[in-house]
Amino acid sequence: MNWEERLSRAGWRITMPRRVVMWVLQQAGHPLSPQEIHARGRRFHRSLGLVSVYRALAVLEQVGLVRRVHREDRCDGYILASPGHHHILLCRGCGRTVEFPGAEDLSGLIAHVERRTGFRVEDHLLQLVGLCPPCRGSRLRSRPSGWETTGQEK
Amino acid sequence: MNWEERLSRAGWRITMPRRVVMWVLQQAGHPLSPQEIHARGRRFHRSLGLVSVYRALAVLEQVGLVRRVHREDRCDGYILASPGHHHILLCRGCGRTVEFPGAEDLSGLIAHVERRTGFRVEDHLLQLVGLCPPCRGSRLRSRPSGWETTGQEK
DNA sequence: CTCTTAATGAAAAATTTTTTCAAAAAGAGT
DNA sequence: ACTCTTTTTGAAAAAATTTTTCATTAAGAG
Ligand SMILES: [Mn+2]
Ligand SMILES: [Mn+2]
Ligand SMILES: [Zn+2]
Ligand SMILES: [Zn+2]
Repeated sequence: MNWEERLSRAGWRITMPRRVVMWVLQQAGHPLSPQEIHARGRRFHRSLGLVSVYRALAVLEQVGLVRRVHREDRCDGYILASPGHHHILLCRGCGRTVEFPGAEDLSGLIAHVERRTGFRVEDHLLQLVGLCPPCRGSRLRSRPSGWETTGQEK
Repeated sequence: MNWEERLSRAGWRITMPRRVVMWVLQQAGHPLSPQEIHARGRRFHRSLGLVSVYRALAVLEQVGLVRRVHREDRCDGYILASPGHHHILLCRGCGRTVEFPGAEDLSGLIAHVERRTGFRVEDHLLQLVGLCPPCRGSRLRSRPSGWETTGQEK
């Protein structure tokens, strides 16, 4: 099921601004701010308004098609979201973003924390930051399925 | 070693705005935005400027005395930071925040991700969200949506 | 093709954060 | 305590970001 179908089934209309935002994020492969999305999007849709980018991002995020990226300085970056629960791995060299699953890898830690604090843990935010192979000076390796990459550009 | 000594050793001066920010965060026990810190801080330091709160937070965070909290909606909350590497556990009911160590609990996951992506992981952002014991008991009394900075006080 | 309603874009408003700069005050050295 | 140098402050202005408003457009069901 493609994103348009997902959007549609969730009760939203397929509109030009939403198409453009998805298209731009697809091309980029790394987090873009609303302003950046707007700038790039206008190349394809001249009259695109920044407001519509904000609104499109809100909808797309709610439907799970887009994910917000939290960084030390800014938290206004968005990337395309793979379906399902994933975490983000970010290269601090080139900005490339990789998503990976693995909620189960946290279950031990979560159980431990629940035991010691009495809290009931319901959700989590996990992001890893590091250097991708090219940025380390190493050569690229193949990526196993389940580990979709959002690609590199520029 | 107390926070004033730590600030001092890092080459910063102990000033009223910095004292006030530390004092306010200590009292609060849950994340406060710069505006909130400013409002509360003025009770003790009439002429405190919002600008100084921003500047104090920047310095205190850099020295590791204060930590920024990322949330779904806003990422401008600050809490006092325990010395060393900790993670944050946040109650989505009352806003109470607990810090916990445990970098070692992530080492397995990180090693796994490094192996499969070729990335070298250097840092991470981990936050857990859930319900604290008191809030688990009063689960049925749901709060009106739009509740501000989770607060036990008020 | 028609019709209803969601969605858009321009503009304005509201918020948040940063910059500027003269004045104040921290703290080191008398 | 007093002096001196440098950091820090607070007000104001500027910049940047996000939200609201509202008339107009267009998505998509029928
Ligand atoms: Mn997870
Ligand atoms: Mn950690
Ligand atoms: Zn954030
Ligand atoms: Zn890289």
